[in-house]
Amino acid sequence: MAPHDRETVSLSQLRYFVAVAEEGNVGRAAKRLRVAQPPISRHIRALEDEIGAPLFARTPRGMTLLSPGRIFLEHARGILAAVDRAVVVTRAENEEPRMDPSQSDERRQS
Amino acid sequence: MAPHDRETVSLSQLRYFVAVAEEGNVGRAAKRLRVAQPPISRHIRALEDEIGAPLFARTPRGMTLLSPGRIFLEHARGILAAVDRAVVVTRAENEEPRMDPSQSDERRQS
DNA sequence: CGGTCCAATACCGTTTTGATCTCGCGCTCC
DNA sequence: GGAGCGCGAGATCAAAACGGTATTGGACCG
Repeated sequence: MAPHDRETVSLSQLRYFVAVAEEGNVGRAAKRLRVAQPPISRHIRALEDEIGAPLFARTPRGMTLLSPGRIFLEHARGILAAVDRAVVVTRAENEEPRMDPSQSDERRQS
Repeated sequence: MAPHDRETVSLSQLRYFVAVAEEGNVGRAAKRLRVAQPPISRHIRALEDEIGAPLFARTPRGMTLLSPGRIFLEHARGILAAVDRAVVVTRAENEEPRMDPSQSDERRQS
């Protein structure tokens, strides 16, 4: 086996990334997400390290997406949407089971 | 604004969940993921709480997927795959940019 | 130049996470 | 039917991750 355990992208990193991409600057993204600015800066950098590609160009006016960043943005949005969808759909399945005859005696909850 | 901040599904929770679903029991999932058993039990329970639906039935032989769990499993796999894909594609874009004429002067890195 | 706006760094307290140990439960085999 | 096994869950502690405040340094504006 190989000693490569990396791959630590987290969902909050994706949320931070999307916010920064949309706001064009870290400070505003921070305000929007109601967190402080430094944690976001750190997560963006960590994300870039994990991916191995720069996502933003740091300009004196803020952050502008680079080409890899634009690609990643599409994916990030899709992933975050998929997570929300997964939760909603699963919750719905619990409240309104489709009655597969082969699996009928399942408990439901509040 | 409201002080209700929940909705914290994490990617590790998804990985744990998929492993347990596939192995049919927490112990083997733990071994496969190279972590201890209790953390996985906790994350599964946390996941069920966050979603608001039971995902497994606890039997004396292990964990068997309930109907919501089966639904969630499909989504979880898709999400994890999407994350991997996002990273790979973005990395590739960095190494081999597609030269959009409107955005050409971007730096690449190691 | 002095002030503003920006991201990045340093440092610290809190929260979260994982590992170890233990218990309770059901099944199985003598 | 009692001993042993395999399973998940709870409690407790140590380590790592995370966010917040304070501060720095650079670029632009007046």
